[in-house]
Amino acid sequence: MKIGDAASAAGLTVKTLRYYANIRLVTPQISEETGYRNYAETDVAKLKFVGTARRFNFSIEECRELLGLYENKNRPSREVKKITLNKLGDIDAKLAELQELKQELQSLANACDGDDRPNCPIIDGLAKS
Amino acid sequence: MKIGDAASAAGLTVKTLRYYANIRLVTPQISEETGYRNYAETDVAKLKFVGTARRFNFSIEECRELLGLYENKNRPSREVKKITLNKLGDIDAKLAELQELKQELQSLANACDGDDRPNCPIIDGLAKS
DNA sequence: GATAATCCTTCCCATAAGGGGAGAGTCAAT
DNA sequence: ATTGACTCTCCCCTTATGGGAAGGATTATC
Repeated sequence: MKIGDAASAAGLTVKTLRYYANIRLVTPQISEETGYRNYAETDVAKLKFVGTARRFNFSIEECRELLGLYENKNRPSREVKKITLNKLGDIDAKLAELQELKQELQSLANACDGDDRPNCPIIDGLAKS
Repeated sequence: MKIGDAASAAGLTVKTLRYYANIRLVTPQISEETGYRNYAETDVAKLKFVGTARRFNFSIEECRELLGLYENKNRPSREVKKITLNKLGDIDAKLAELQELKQELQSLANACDGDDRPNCPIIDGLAKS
């Protein structure tokens, strides 16, 4: 399967597939005569796997690790769960940070009339040292 | 005030101040003889303002816009509020996305025993097309 | 006054995860 | 045979800095 078809099948872009090949994340075979990448079905499965993991906010390096576990049919599920719980921790931290940010910004916005007058608690709030 | 002192006063790094000067966000005077940047008190105030806005997830370009409003004492507060509400919308969208992500990932993690056995619903969940 | 430590400058490279586009080769259909 | 759709590599672009080298300035210490 050529790169364009593999990309559609995996729901990714051609650019992304080339990038993944360059960083040796998903490595298709290379045709001797044309130099075209040739994606096998197993490659496409890995691409889908990585695509899903990326959507879950796993980094490329985490995807590489997960892919190793995905390919190793004898790995203990403990290892996979550990990575996943770490990622959940990251997500929780990010959520907490954003929620706090939202509260503060919301307070500023609520205090601002948002009319023609120059008086603005938002600017004042950002400016207060 | 030299760049190091301005950086400490604003709670930013020297690198960041140089960057802001390069992109003309906060532009100190330049000493003729030494070439050293010279930060006035008003510059430090702007740096603090920008630092706070950055902590609120405003991008550099948004900071530039806010800084323009900050410096214009006659602007209507409506303009400031509009930018702020947009940013709040961004934060809400990000929160919703992260919360959905968390739910799905949590379901996968809950379904995984995390023991020595290879059976792993997380891997299966990421792999299912 | 000499010297050393600290500070300042510019310049270049690196990050994450690709996107955009140029220039050139290849393949399928008309 | 030619056109259009792919594909290849290569290089620059993004955000918002951080790291570090090479070289000049200032300040502290002896």
